[in-house]
Amino acid sequence: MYWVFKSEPSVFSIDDLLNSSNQTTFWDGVRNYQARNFLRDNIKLDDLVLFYHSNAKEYTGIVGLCKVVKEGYPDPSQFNPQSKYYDPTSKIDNPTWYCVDIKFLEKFPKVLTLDEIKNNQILSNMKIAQKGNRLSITPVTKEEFEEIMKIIR
DNA sequence: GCCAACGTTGGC
DNA sequence: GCCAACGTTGGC
Repeated sequence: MYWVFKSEPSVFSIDDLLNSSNQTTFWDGVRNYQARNFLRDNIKLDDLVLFYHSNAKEYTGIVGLCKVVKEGYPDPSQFNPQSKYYDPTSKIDNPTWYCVDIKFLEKFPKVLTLDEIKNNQILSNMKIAQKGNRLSITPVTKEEFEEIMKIIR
């Protein structure tokens, strides 16, 4: 399957992923139940992930491609009192929050901007193009994914 | 920096 | 179980 993962580049950008050890990171800190369910139940090994920069002024949009290298497992940050994602209500034997590991594949030569997504007939139905959408992890159809690859190449 | 839209919390 | 209040997200 295909997915969009959103991140504010000032918090974690595609370049941060590129510079991570082994170009891999765990996608932690998701604290929304719908996104949690995707992480726990639906996101599978080798699924492809479009990396989206939110809140990035003229650079807001899809910036690159990654793949899932480890399926859903309990997000360690929920048990870490030092973490800003710490959740004291979550129990080790019954974790509330999940994460996956993703690995960098490529950075697109240019940003596929939100404007371009909204103005494309195939892509304008994507969740990230909808007003008020706040879900940080959303599924992408094969058709949408292939359209994006066609535009970017 | 503003503010609309949304998800979550908590009083009742 | 309802819903007002609140905090957060994210485009602009």
